Amino acid sequence: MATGHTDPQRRERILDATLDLIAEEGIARVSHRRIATRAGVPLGSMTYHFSGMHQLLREAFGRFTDHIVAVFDARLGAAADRDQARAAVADLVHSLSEESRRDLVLTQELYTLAARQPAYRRLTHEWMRRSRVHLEKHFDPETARQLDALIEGLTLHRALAQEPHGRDLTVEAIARITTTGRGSPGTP
Amino acid sequence: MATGHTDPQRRERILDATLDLIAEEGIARVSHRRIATRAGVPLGSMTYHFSGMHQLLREAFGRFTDHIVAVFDARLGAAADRDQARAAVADLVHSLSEESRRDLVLTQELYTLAARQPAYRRLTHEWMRRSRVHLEKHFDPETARQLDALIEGLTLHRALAQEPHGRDLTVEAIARITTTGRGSPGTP
DNA sequence: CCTTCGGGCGTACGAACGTACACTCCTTGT
DNA sequence: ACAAGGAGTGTACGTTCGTACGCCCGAAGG
Repeated sequence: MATGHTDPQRRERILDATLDLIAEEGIARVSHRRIATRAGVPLGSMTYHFSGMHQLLREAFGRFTDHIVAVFDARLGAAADRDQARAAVADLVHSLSEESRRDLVLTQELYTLAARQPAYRRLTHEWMRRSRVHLEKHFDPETARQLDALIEGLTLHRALAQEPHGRDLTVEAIARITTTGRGSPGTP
Repeated sequence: MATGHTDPQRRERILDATLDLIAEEGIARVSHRRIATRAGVPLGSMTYHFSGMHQLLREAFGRFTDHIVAVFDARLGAAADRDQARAAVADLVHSLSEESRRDLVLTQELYTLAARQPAYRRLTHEWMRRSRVHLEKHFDPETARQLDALIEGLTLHRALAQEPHGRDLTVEAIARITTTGRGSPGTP
């Protein structure tokens, strides 16, 4: 009895369009209608696929963190030793702050929501946890935590600064944070 | 010719109410009507005092950066030597990330706008410039820049983390960034 | 072939929005 | 005492919003 002609891509397209719209115009200018137009779906699809604006946003940002965590995994997971990890971190900072404006903007929008609503904070927790797991393969837990925060700060300041700092400053900062003086644990 | 009965506090109250509303509900839920209600002024006052929503927001965030820069000035300006500066930085990180939720949220909202619109980026430039001026009284320019970024990252991660890190971790990170090994410039 | 049925859509409704602008009323100059 | 003019406001207009829901139509079962 008519179980057939469903279009599973529809839902995905709506979520992608939502993120694109947020990235370009900001959460304040997001609406069902605008998303529908951008995704090329009828307005009715909005309430059909999602129970409301809130659920739609949460799911869209869930997708986004999946993507960004995958980026972290790819970059940091490939590092074989401590020096490669340091280089990977520097790459991460510079690619986030100059190449992909979209990811940067979406990250900020997510942090803004997370600063106010615990539901979104859960997404950032998972993100932080995952990146710490990677960093802890090469550095002790305390250092990993400090380095994680440093990545955040360097990326943001580089993206917003009038004259963004060069790669050498990024590398130097990473070196300082990861050089404990009293040595550090070996790679597991 | 009736130059008299103007109420200069009205304008200020509107700006304050705007920031309060943004902090509590987010930019997406800000409207002339809601601000007017919160400030206890008639709707007509909105378009009388401000030419539009955009001008109002820009002015409100201008006020906010004035406030936050004053906080930085007070904390960092009081530091007499390098060690006091380090302690002041640690205080700053912890007070922003736990005491004043309002400032944290507003900062995020501003960064989100700045990431997309140059008009708001000008406000963040001035903020960064001022804090660097203070830091450069105690550290060389490169270190000041790294430290500034570190403050940002530590504050944000501490505010969003499931289990916020302790003060000792903050202090340790600051020490690592500000300990160059090869000494550093004397206080001017 | 015809009936049935549910995935998916067009449309309509009430609420809220930004903004303009005619108006009121108080202060001030004469 | 009166005229005048500008500060400040109430209201109305056109638009856009989120959401609900009755309807359509193609596929599956008989």
